[in-house]
Amino acid sequence: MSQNLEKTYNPKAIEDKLYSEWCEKKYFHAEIDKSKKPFTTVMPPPNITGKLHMGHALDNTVQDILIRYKRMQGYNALWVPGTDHAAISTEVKVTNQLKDEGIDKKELGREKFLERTWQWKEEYGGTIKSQLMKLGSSCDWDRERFTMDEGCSKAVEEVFIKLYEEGYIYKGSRIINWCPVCKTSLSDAEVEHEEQEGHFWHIKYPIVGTDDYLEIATTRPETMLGDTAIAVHPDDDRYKDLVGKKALLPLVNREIPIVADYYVDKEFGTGAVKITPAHDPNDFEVGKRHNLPEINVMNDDAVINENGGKYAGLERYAARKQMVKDLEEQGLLVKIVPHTHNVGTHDRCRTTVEPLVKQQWFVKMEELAKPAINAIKTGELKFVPERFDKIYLHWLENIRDWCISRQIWWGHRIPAYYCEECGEMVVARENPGVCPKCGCKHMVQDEDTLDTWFSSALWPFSTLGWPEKTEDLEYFYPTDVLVTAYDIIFFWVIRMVFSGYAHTGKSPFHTVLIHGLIRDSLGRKMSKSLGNGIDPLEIIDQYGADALRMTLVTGNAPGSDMRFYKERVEASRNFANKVWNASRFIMMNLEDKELKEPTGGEFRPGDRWIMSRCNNLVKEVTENIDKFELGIALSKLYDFIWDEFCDWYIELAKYRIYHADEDAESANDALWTLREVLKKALKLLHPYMPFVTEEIYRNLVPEEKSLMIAQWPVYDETWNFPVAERIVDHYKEIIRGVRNIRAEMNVPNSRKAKVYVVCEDEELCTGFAYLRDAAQNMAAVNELIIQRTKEGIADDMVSVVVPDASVYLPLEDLIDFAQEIERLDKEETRLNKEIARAEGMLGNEKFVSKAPESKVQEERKKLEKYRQMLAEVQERLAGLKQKV
RNA sequence: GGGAUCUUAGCUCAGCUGGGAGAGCAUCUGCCUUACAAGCAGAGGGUCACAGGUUCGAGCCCUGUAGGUCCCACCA
Repeated sequence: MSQNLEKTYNPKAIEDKLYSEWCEKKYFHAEIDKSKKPFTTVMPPPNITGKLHMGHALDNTVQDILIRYKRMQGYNALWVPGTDHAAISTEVKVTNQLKDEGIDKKELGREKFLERTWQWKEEYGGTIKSQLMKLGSSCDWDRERFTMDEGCSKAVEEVFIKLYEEGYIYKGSRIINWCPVCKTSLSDAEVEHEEQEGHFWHIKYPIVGTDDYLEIATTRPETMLGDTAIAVHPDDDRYKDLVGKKALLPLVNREIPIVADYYVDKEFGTGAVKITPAHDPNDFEVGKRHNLPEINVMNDDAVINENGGKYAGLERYAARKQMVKDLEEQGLLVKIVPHTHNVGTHDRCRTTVEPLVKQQWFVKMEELAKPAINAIKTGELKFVPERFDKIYLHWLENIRDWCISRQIWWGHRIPAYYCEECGEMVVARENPGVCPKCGCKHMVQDEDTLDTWFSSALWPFSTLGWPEKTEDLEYFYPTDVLVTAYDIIFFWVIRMVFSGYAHTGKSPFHTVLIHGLIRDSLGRKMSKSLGNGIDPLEIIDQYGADALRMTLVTGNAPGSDMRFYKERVEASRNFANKVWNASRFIMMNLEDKELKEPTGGEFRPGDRWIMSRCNNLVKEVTENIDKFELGIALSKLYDFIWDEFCDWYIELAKYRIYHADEDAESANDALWTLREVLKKALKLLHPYMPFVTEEIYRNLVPEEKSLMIAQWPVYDETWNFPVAERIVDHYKEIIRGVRNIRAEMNVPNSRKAKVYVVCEDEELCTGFAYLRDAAQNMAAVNELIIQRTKEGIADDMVSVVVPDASVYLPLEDLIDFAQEIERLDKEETRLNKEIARAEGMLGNEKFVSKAPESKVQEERKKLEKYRQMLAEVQERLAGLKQKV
C-alpha cells in the first residue's frame, strides 16, 4: 500500500475518485435522527446563469469547512445546496441568445420564451453544480433545490397571499426605479449609486406678469418637460414675494405655480428648485404635499413621449441636447457649471435608472422590520464579525417599502387576477375563472413576476418543505449558520431574517458569518470588464482543490477582503505536498508492523512532547473554529505539522526507527507516536483539505472506512506533559546552537563533530540522554556527550550558551580566537541588554506591586537565567583572551 | 453629509480578552542528509502611519491628524 504513494502529491489522480465515493456512500446525506443534534446551513444559491468564480469558491469552502467539522464532531450535519433562477440576469441572457438567432422575445411570446428559458436552465444550470463538486463541497445533493421548483414556488405563492391578506403587500402607483434597457422596475437595493461628472444647467424661468425671471439649476434639463411647479424655501427672503405667483415653463409654455417647501435648501444652487413629480423621488413627495399633477414625459425605453411636445420621439439624452440648444437660442440658458453628482444605475446592466411613477406591487416594511431589528438587540441573531450589526441595523431602521414586481417573464408570476370587464382584482392561488364582482368569465392573471430576492428570502425554510409542516422543517429548522459575503446583506440576509420571523416566528439562523471579497493581486475587484478574474477551476486543475481551499482561508480574517495570486496557491500546494510526504515517510516505515501502545516508563520525552503539543493543538484548533477563526486555526495546524511535527519530531524519531535492531521498543514507540499524531493532525486538517487527508488516512488506517466520518479529536488533560515539553524545548536550543555554529564557521555536513553538553539540571540531563542519538541526523553530530561539569572542556573549543546548558564543539583546527571572542562579545552585549531590561522592570516598584504575581515571577526567572548565561559567557571570554 | 475599515519586514497579510514583534513569498549563505529541491539548515530585514492620552506596561484601549478602501444618504 504505502509503496504505491507517489513521491509528489498528485491531486488529479484522487480528487474525483474520492468525491464520487463520498457521494455513493451517502456521507453528505443527512437523515433525521433525533438522537443527534442537527447542524444546518443553507447554501447561498448561485445563479443558474453563473459559472463558479472565486467568490463562490470562498463562500463554499468556508461552509464546507464548518459542515465537515460539525459532522466529525458528531452533529447531524446538513448542508442544503441549490440554485437561484436569477430573474433579470437570466432573462437578459436568454433574450440576447434569442437576439443572436434573430428571434425577438416579444414575437416569440411569453410561453415559448419560458419554455426556452427552462431549456436553458437545464443546459447551463448544472454547470455550477459540477463545479461545486470539484471544490469538494460536502452538501446533500439529494436535497438540492431550485428557487423555481414546485416546493419553492408554492412557498412564494403562500407568502404572497398571506402578506396580501394581512395587508403587508399592496399595489400602488408610486415612484420607482426604472431600468429603460431591461424595461422593468427595480428595488432600491438593486440601484447602485455611481459618481459621475455632470453639469449644472442654469435656466431662466420667466415669472408670469412680470419681466423678471427665476434662475433654476438642474442636472437633468430634459425632465423640465414634466415640471409642474417651482419650489423655494419658505423663509428665503429672496423669493418670499414670489410664492403663490406663477412661472412660465420654458420650451413648453405651461404656467406652473411657485410653492414654498422646507425640502428646498436655501444655500444650494440658486435656492429655487424645479419640481418634476413624475421623474424624481423628492419631487414626487413635494408634489404630493402640494397636490401637483404628475406628468410623465417618458416611455419605458426613456424616449420622450407625447407629453414632451416637439421633443417626443427623442431619446432622453438626445432630448437634453436639443433642449439645451433651444434654451440657449431663446436666451434662457444662463450658464453651464461642471458638477459631479451621484447617478443611480441598474446593478445588472449599468444603465442609468430613470425614476418613474408606475403601478407596482410593494411590501410594507416598517412592521416586518421590527422583529429583525430586535433579533440583533436580543442576541438571537449574531453577525461575525460584529461590526456588520450596524450596517444591518442602519438599513433596517431606514427601510422603505420593497418594490417586488418586475416587468419580466422569468420568475414567479404574481398570483393576482383581474376582471377584464370591471377591473376587479382577486389575489388567489389559482384563477377564480369568474369575476366575483360582475360575474363575467374574463379573469386574467397579472403580467408581472416577482423580484428574484422574494423567493430567496424564503430559502432557509422553503428548502426544508415550508409551508408544509414537514419533519425536516421540524428537525433542521431554524438553521444554524449562514455564510455569505458582505455585499449581499441588504439583498438577502435582511430579507431572510424578516421573512423568517414573519412566516416561521423565528430567525432562520443564529449566526451570519460574513466574509470579504476576493480581489486580484493589485487589490482590484475581479470583473469581466477588467478581465482580471481567476477561474477557480483552472486553479484546481493546476494545484488541486485542497490548495485552492487552503489559499482562500489562509490569513483571512472574517469580513475582510483578500488578494489572490498564484504564489499563495503554490505555498498551499507545497503544504499539501509536505503532508503527503511526511505521511509517506511514516507509512514506509510502518509497513505492516504491529505496534503496541507505549507504556508510561518507556515513553520517551520526544514522544511525550509531540503528544502534548498535539493535544494542545486539538484544543486550540477546536476553540478557534468554534469562534469562526478559520484562518487562525489553519495557521496553527500549518505550524504544528510543518515545524513541530515534520522538522522536529520526525527528525527526532529517525535514529530510533533506523536502529530498530538495537532497540525495538524505542522504534515501536516512535512509530506508534508518529502514527497517532499523524492521525490526529489529519483529522484536524480534514475540513480544510479533505482530499489529501482522506487519501492518506485510507492508507494509514485501512480498517476505517473514511476520514470524513471519523471522530473529531478531543482534548485530554492527561496528555499534557510539561516536563517533556521543557526537555525538548531545551534540546531544540542545543541543536539550534550547534547548527548555528556550524553554519557560521562553514563546517560542511560531511564533517561530523563531537558535541559536549554541560548541564547541571538533573531532569534535563535525563531527558537529553534519550534524545542524544537524534543529534546525529539533526546537526551532523557523531557523538553527543552530556555531562554535569566542565571537566575535559578545553578553551579552544567553540561554544554556545543556551539557557540551563552550555554546548562545546572541539573544532580546534577551525577555530579563530579573534572571531570567537567577537562572537561572544556580541552575545555578552545582548545578554547585558536583556538583564538591564529585566532589572529595570523589577526595579520599578509599581510594576512589582501592580502587575500580576505570575508576571513578576516570570521576569525574575528570566533575569536569573540571563545572569547565569552571562556568567558562562564571561568565563569563556576570560579563558579565550588569555590564549590570544 | 453619515458610517465602517485599513495603515505592522521589499511584497501580501496574521497578531485572540494590553505582558519581550510573526508567517508566506522575495533576498543572501550553505546543503541532492535514504519523506519531501514543491525540500533542509542558517542569515539579513520592522521608532507596528503620525501626535497626544489612559496604564506598572500599548501594535492592541481612548482622542485627534494624515492618507487609502468601502458602504450608506433625496442636496436639485
